[in-house]
Amino acid sequence: MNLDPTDFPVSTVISWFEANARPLPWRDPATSAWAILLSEVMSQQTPVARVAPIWQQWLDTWPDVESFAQARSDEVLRAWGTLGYPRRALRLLECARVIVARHGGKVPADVDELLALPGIGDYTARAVACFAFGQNVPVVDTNVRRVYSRAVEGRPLAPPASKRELAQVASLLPERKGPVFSAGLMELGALICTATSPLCDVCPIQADCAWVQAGKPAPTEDELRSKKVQKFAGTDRQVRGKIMKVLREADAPVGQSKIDVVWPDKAQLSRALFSLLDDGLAVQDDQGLFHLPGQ
DNA sequence: AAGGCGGGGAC
DNA sequence: GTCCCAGCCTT
Repeated sequence: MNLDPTDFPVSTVISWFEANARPLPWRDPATSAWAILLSEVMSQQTPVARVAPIWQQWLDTWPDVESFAQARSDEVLRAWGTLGYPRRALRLLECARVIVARHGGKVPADVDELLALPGIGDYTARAVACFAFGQNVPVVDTNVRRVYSRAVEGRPLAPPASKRELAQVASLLPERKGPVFSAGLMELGALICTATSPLCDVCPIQADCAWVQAGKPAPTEDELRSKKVQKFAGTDRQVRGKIMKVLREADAPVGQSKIDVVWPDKAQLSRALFSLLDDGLAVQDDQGLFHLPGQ
C-alpha cells in the first residue's frame, strides 16, 4: 500500500524542520554560496558533526574562493586532516580554480554549470542550487532516498541511487518552499528516519508512512544482497590512509623506511603507495623521498 | 551497474 | 567485529 506522492505531508515536514533543525553553522543565512558548497563537499560521506569544526577552521584560513584558489595542495591536504577520501580535497582546489578562472570567482547557480565542476555530482550540484541560491530543484541524498523509499514505497531499504529518483522526489516538491522542504527531508532522515533504528514513535509523518502501515517489513533477501557494506580493515584504503597520515605529519620529505613501518604486507603497501602517486596525493622527488604535492 | 575510495562513532 | 555516513568517479 504505497503513499500517493501527491498526498505526501509536505507542510508537516516543513513545520517539523522549522522546529527541530540542528543549528549547523552553514545554516546561518549569511553563509556565502562558496561556504555552502564547501560544507556540501566536506559532507560527502563524512558525518556533519565531524565536518563542522573543520569547516570553521577552513573559512578562517581561506574566507573566500579567491583566497582558497591560491592555496597549495599540501596546505589543503593538511587542513583536510582526517575527513577521509582526500581526493575530495584536491578536487575542491581544482573546483575553486575553475570558479575563479571561468566564473569570475562567483559560484555558478545553474545546475548544469555546477555539474561541470570537479567533484560536484548530482547531489552536490542540486544542494548548492537549492540551499545557496533558493532554487526549487530536487535534492537527493542518502537520507532523502531512505525517507522516500520508506514513506512512499513502503520499502525498508533505499534502492541504489538512480536517475529515476530525481523525478520521484521532484514530484514531491512544493511550488514555493522547495529549499526548506528538501532540508526538512534530509533532516528527517538524519535524525528520525535513520538507517538502523528509526524513531518512528516520534516521527511527524508516521501516520502517512507506507512502511509503518505495512507493519515495518524487514528487507527481503534480494534487498539485502544489493546492500553489501564495504570493508575497511585490511583494505588498500586503510593502508593509503596510514601513508597519508605519515605525509601530513612530516615537516620534510620522508624516505621509504618511514612508510615501511605503517603496514606489514609489503606488496599491499607498495600498491597503496603507487595508487597515491597516481592520484596526485603523494609525490616522489628526485632523491626518492616522498611528500605531499605542492603548488 | 559495480567497485574503489577514509575514518570515526554507535552498537 | 558490523554498520553507517548531506557521494563522486572510473570502468
